[in-house]
Amino acid sequence: VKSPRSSLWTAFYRVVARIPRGKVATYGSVALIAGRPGYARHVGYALAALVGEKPRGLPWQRVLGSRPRMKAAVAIRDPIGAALQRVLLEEEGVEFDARARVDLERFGWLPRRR
DNA sequence: GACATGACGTAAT
DNA sequence: TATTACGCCATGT
Repeated sequence: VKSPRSSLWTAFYRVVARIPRGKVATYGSVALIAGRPGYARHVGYALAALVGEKPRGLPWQRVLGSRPRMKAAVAIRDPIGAALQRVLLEEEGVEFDARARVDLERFGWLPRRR
């Protein structure tokens, strides 16, 4: 899987860049906020290119996969990246329950209108 | 154009 | 709750 670096990706990056510390969003919501409902897969596709890059670039670790009942969990396939994501989030205050899931009622990011 | 692939999401089983 | 089945859509072969 390579990198298109298209305007599609930059649209997602702009949304991810707005997620504040200690908060998380899901692929579906990022796509929606970016004005592209149905592009959840592509959000992940675009973020995969960021893992391992700039530690202080985009907060890629703040995007998780959706789970039923307002919960979210790490969706990265690569175990290394997945572990890194969890550590990074815990360092900024995000809590994972016993099943490695995050309660979106508490840590979910709701973009403010503008 | 057909087919496979992928940090996804929702519904059904 | 865990699996499976589909739907989704840009890319690459």
